Amino acid sequence: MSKGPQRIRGTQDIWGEEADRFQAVVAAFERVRRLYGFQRIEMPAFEATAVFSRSIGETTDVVSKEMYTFEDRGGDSLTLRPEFTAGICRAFLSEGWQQLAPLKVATHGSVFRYERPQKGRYRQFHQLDAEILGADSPAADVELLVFADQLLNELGITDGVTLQLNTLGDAETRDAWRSALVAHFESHRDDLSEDSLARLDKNPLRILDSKDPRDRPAADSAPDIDAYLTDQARAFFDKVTAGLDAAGVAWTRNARLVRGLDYYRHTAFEFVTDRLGAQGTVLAGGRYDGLVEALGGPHTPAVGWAAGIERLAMLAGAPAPNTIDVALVPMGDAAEMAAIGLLAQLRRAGIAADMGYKGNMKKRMQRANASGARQAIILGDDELARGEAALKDLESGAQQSVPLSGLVEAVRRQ
RNA sequence: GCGAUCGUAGCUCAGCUGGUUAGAGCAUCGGUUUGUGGUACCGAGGGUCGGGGGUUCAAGUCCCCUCGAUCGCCCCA
Repeated sequence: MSKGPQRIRGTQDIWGEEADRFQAVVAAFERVRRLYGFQRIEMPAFEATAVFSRSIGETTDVVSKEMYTFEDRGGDSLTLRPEFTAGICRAFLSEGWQQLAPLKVATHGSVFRYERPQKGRYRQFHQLDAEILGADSPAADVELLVFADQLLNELGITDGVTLQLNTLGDAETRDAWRSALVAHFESHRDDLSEDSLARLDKNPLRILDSKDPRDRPAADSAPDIDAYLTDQARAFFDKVTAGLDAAGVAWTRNARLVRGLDYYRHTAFEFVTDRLGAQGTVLAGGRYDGLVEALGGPHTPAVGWAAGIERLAMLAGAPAPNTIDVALVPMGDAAEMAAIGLLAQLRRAGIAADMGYKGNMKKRMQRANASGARQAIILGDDELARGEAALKDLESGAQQSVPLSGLVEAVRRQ
């Protein structure tokens, strides 16, 4: 623990059962993503700093104090991605994906945020991400939400998880509502916490979901967005909720749910669990119709979500441990060489097989047992001379002689 | 960035109000069994008690600093 170089704060070495859980989450995502027709894309881990600062919002905490920004040797300002969405919109423009709209894409990998680490919160962490670009239909929002719901279901973590849904309206709605909120909170200035006084300047919507009890009276009496929704914005939200009902996805309206990043419009949602303490948000996203434009592109409506792999992995049950089918136990140099050939044959036939690099028979049998293999193939000079091997069932202890030529078949039959 | 708790072997932990060479279980390695594992028994390795400084005759134990983890806030997936 104290010897040698230390792991950097907020990073993690993932191995053993934890790695299996992590991999199981990614595998489920890849499986479900195909069912919904989302294309797999790979994105760079860093972008020009402006890609994030212009889209996420200069005043957000993510941009103003959480980004890993550095100057490269050519003097350009680069930033390790703190999320996927901005980079995907950049790619949408650089790669000419306008041609392909509406485009459904999915990716996963590391993202970086300079935050104080906690359980389920790291400086280098991993996200799943799904986006639909160039679609203004509420059906796109619905498809993404049904996708998310199925993913959580297949991971077996819907227990205690609820989908909270809200609308932030279109640009017109959001501006009007925002002004009303600012006016309301200005008149309650004296009742607000210090944190919320700061939010009043930077991000007044954020006061609505404040946890500080001092803020609750003013937040609870604040005007709902519903009164400010334009007919269009209201119709849009109604179609989203109707679509969820049609697909059989449970949701609850949370009129106090807002998003931290500036680019969100219309649909905003979070799948929240009560099992992860303060890190309760497990998958979240919404519609960001203004983002591509903010990057200098044409008006491009889009929706998406991201989910923290570490948080999903903590909630998901442990997957079945990785085991092999058969272990080889050779005795003597000649047998070992023959076993190397046999090992390759078994693996080429799709059978998970393993053989230790050294050890006497007892050691090798212990290893075979510990590996979880159901069978062992024992190969010594006697067997080799007869063109046979001993096939042992490690559970029952039963052992039989099998001709080498029929060994692959015999193993497969068990 | 703010507040709080914690930090003893690979893992889980014990170590009373400071007192001789820091312990246990599990795991690892070796042996009882030179071609047969899972059980049992015997044995071994592994710790600068997170790191640094201080108080004291004496510090794993008390004080300060530092690093890290955890919980809450902030923020967010």
